[in-house]
Amino acid sequence: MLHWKTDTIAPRAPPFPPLIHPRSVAEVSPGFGIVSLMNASRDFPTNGDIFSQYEEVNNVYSVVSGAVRFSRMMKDGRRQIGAFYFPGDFFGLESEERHSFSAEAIVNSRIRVTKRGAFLKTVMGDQACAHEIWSETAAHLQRAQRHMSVLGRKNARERVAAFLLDMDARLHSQGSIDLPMPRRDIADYLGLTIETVSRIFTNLAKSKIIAISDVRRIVLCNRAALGQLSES
Amino acid sequence: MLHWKTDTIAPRAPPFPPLIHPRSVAEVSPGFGIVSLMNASRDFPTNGDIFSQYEEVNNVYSVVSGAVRFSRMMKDGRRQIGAFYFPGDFFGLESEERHSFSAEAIVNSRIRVTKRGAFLKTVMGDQACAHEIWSETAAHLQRAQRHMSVLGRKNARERVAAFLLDMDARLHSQGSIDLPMPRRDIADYLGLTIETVSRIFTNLAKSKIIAISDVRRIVLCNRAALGQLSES
DNA sequence: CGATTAATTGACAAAACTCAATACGAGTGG
DNA sequence: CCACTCGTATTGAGTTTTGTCAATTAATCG
Repeated sequence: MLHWKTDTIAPRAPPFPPLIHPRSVAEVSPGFGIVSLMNASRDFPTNGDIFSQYEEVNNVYSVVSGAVRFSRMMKDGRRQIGAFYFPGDFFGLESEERHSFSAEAIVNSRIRVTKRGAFLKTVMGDQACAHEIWSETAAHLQRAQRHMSVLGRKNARERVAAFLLDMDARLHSQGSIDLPMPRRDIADYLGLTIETVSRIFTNLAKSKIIAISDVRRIVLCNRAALGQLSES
Repeated sequence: MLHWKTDTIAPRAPPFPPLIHPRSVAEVSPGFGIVSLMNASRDFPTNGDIFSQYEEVNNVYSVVSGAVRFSRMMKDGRRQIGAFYFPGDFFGLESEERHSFSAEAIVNSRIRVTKRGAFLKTVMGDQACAHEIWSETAAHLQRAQRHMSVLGRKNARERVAAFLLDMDARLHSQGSIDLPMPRRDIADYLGLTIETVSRIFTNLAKSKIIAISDVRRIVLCNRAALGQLSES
């Protein structure tokens, strides 16, 4: 029984107990000073819209608990997920006037929300904060660029391997990874179909590289093999 | 006869006449204040390394003339090009200590180079500059995220269409696009093989959507059709 | 418990890749 | 100026990978 499966629609109900990792609130408002400027927080239900494509950029966000997908839809319904955000991650700050991606809660999530204007003004006034916000954006950029290599040049097995290792690192898993997202999200993140993702999962399990203890709970049995696969 | 084909090996020879677009030097040092802080410039020959993957981040760069590819190589030789940079573009400023991509001149190019440390200190001290540098990074991020949709969710024809429209816009082409890069670079940017890129070019030409007046010179005959194809 | 959604599995089709051959273009030397 | 070479691009034939469609199983939730 994966806890966050239990509460699906209850709006604004504090997730109980949600994706909160064993780190202090100070760490969740990540080591930095910037997030402490963001004091209003809101709860979003599973699949709740945080902002959507084409909407005006009004706020900046930071994940307190839960998980967020950052995605873009094509006219014919094809969807690309550009990133996943987890507790401590900061998102939604863009230089353009309108969002080019939308953000949705994957599970019940608590999100800190701050007015963009006030945030930018405050942040840019302070040299350390300005550097920090830039550096955060640069890190997002680097992550995006790395993901381009996955999408452009890796086969299905390598993509899934890279995904699992990334989730393992980012979700602070102990022993097993509790994936908050459904197969469709994984597929849309990796540029594959759900069927292919599913087949690769089964295939990796057959090769004893992973074990699927629950559909959403994965154990990495052979990290070396995964590393080999995802090697860039 | 595409001019930049004529000078291939002469190192540090000023390109004559290279990819310089009809805008003033002030514009090339883009409207902003930041680039004016970068006053040393260097000429790189075709295929010259500007910096490479795993190298320390020492400088920041801006293209004066020519064209640059920003790429990452996998152990087995597969390569992903993350971006192309053209006159006025700013690149190489990263938050990490080491580059995760390398940058090479595609044709003889003149590049402004500035020490990273000095640059960051100066820039972060000034509020307007700090905002500008952040906003530039955010724009790169947005471009990368958009490209992820291309790599993850578009078929070969759609990728090439999107590429041509992008080059058309960025190279300030009048009538026809002079592509500075070979087919291999296009393939590695779009996550395809050179054969597929070549076939799609021929195919688009047969459909009268483009005309290939020279291997590297493309005329867009039907932008509407290209837009339709690349629509996201 | 039954309805509904999510995930898996299989058979087949399609898109893109691989390998190989050929054509083209630019530069070189006779 | 022409033949020759070398790198780049195109084209074709056949294979591979992944996608599509359909059926089945599993999980979730009222």
